[in-house]
Amino acid sequence: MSLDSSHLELFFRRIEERMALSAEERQTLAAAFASQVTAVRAKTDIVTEGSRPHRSTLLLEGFAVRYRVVESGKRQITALHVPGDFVDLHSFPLRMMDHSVEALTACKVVAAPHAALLEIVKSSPRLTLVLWTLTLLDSAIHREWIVAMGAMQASQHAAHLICEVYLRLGAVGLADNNGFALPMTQEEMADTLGISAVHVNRVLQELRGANLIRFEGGRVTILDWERLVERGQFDAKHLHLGKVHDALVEGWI
Amino acid sequence: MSLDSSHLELFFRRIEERMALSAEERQTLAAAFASQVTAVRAKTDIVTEGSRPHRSTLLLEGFAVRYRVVESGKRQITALHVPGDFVDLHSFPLRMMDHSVEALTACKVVAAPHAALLEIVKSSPRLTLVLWTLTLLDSAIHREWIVAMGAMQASQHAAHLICEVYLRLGAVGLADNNGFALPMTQEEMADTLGISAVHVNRVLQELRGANLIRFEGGRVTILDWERLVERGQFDAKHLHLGKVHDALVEGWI
DNA sequence: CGGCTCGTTGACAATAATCAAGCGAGGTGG
DNA sequence: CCACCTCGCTTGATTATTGTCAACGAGCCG
Repeated sequence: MSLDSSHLELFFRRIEERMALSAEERQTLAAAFASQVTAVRAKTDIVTEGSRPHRSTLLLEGFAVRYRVVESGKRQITALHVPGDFVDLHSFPLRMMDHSVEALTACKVVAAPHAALLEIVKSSPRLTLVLWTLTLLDSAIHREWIVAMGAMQASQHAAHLICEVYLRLGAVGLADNNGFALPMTQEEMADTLGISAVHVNRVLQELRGANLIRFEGGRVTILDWERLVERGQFDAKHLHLGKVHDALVEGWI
Repeated sequence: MSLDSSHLELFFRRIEERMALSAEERQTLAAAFASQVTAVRAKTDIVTEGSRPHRSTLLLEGFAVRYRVVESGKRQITALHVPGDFVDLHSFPLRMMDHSVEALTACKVVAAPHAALLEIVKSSPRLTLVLWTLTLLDSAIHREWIVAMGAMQASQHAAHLICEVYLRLGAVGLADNNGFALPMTQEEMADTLGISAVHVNRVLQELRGANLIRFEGGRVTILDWERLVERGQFDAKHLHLGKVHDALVEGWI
């Protein structure tokens, strides 16, 4: 399939949730992508640990995770990606992948050659800051996961994760008032939360029993957002949503 | 105290561990910093959650941590910073701090006004990539911490942390063959590892009992690096040390 | 000296992991 | 069409890891 502008709509929405883009800037960004949209089958790697990609991958459809497998065989998911996310933009400055990225579901992706990104860095300070910011948003979520893993118990952590994904999907228009699609098995959620699959099951039952959420058929239904936020001690600050903090429209660039 | 070039030596060393800098580039970077070196007392905040700093802080001397406190009163340290590190460079593109940074020990810092960093982004693609990379190295360490927290047990996690800090300090010349200064209480280490202080004590005894390390008087002595690495399942890949992967000297920019 | 922080230890409790088994839906081949 | 298989979810029993509480000692400093 070949790329048309509608494919990048979620990507632009994700950026413009925070920072305004001119028509010309949208055009410049769009031009950085290959014309070819690639389908990726579920449960296959998009990028592999140790590789040195010469392009970065934008997720157009589907869900992907970054992960690493440790000696014991346990796998830890370090990031969850939704449509509109660059799954490995950091490989542009960093060069080497220190982890793998896998398609959780069937995905559609499009590549941005690093050479094209480099042209953006050379020619547009504003877009450079936009791209840099995208990687820093991932970083902020990493930190929040560390907090959730280290200072919260499993049921809070699970609630926290659901709050996060709900808002992130909402920001690109992929959530509704009731909930959102989360095509993840309990085992995959276990690898995300850093707990066992059995315990995930119990924790979800706890959240369901408290009438906070329902999670069935790969879909999360939110029953009580207020209390879910409270349970997960969720503070959306780290998602940096909203234009309030938008440097680029505040006139300093 | 006023800044002289020797103050930035560790910073340059940290960069040049990965990417070559021309004399002119060193000069450009140096010019981005304020002339004033600031002393920060131990246990005081350098930057506060929720603030919108107009400058970023380079750590010249001492140790600092990024942290967040959750409702239960527990505090989770999300990053540990050593001399030569920018503790909040991400606040330049991101604007708002979603966590605080505290001086673990007495520190000396110097500020880089965001306006000056912006000039760099406008004028030097190479240095822009250098700065971007610095934030991505933090990000890579975040991911590694997530893996250690979620997929490893406490004693492995502790071993992993010690390996990491040893190599990071070594990269800027602040470690020796025997070990390094780690001016951290067991309680602070507990907040870092996401476990209780009592358990930190037991875990350290375990590592000491296995003759892997000694940790006393704010100093870690490494007794058996090989086995420590094995215990912590430590893979230095994520630190991206060494010039092998240096885009900037491989001629593509 | 007295008060403080930090490290240490033991007893006990809570949280989560592991092991094992069963169930139901969906897919596949005979 | 049905038997059978696999996968994901669920449950109970047991164990392991880690947390909490409480107390004490060493060292430091006013």
